[in-house]
Amino acid sequence: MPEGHTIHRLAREHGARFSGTAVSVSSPQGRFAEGAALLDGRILERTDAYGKHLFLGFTEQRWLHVHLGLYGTWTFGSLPAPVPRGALRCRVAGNGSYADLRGATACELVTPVEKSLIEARLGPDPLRRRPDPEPAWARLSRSRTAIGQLLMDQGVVAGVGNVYRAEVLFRARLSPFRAGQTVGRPEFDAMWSDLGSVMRAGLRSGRIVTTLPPHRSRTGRVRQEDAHYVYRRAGQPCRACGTPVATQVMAGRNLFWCPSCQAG
DNA sequence: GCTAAATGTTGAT
DNA sequence: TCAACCTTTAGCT
Repeated sequence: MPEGHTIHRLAREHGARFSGTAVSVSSPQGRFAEGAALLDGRILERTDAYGKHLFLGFTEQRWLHVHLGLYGTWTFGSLPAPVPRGALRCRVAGNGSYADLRGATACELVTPVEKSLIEARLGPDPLRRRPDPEPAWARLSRSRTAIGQLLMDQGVVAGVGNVYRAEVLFRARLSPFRAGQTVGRPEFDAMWSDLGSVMRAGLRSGRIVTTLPPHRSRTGRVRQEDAHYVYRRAGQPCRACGTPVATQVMAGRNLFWCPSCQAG
C-alpha cells in the first residue's frame, strides 16, 4: 500500500535481494512481455526511489519504471517461486529470491533521459538524501489552492499520499482548506520537518503510525486502530479534543480532519 | 458469495 | 469532474 515510504522500502528490498546479480525477468500475464524479454538475464545494478516512483537499474542503462498506483503490490519470496497465478505483470528472479508485481499502474522500460523527465515533474521528496524544500515552499507560498490539495500534488511534494496528507495537517493543527499562500514560513518549515520525521518513521517500520513521536514508532506496538489521528476516523472523536472527525472529498480523495483542532 | 472501498494517476469529457 | 486501470480486503449476505 503505497505512499512514498513504501516505495523507498521496495527500492531497498530489491537492492538487497538482487543487486549485482543476473536476474530472470518475465511477464506471465503478458502485458510487460516485450520489456521483460529485454531485461531478462541482465544484472540489476542499482535501485532508486523518487516519490512514489520505483526504478530498477539494469545493465546498459535500462531502467524499469514501476508505479504501483492505488493497489499495485510487490510480493517477495525465496526460490523456487510458485507457479504464476492470475495477473502477474512481472516476475524478477535470481540469487535465491523472486519478486512478483501485480496491479501496477505503470510497469515500463525507460531510458535515463525518460527517468530524469519523470523526476523533473516531481517536487522534493522528503525521503531522498538531502531534499531541498525551497521548490515546495515556492509553489505553496504563491498558491491560492488549498493546502490539503497542494499536499496531494506530486509536483509540490513527492511521496505524500492521502494518509500523510491528513495526518501531517492534523499534527500541524492546520486547516486543510487554508490557501497555500496564507501559510507562513515558520508553519511551513515545521510541517516540512514533521513530514520528514513521520515519513522516515514509516520507512523504518513499514507502516504509517503518526500518533507517537516518530522516533518511538515501532512495528506492532501500536494497534492499527490507534495508528492515526484522523485518517479514516470519520465520526469518531478527535483524540485531542473529542470533536467528531469530519470528512469530505478533496483532490478526488476522502479527506479527514478535526473541525475544531484544525479550524480556520 | 457479493459489493464497495482502498495509502494513485492518467486521459477523456 | 469522472471513468478507467486492475487487485485485495473489509463488511455484508
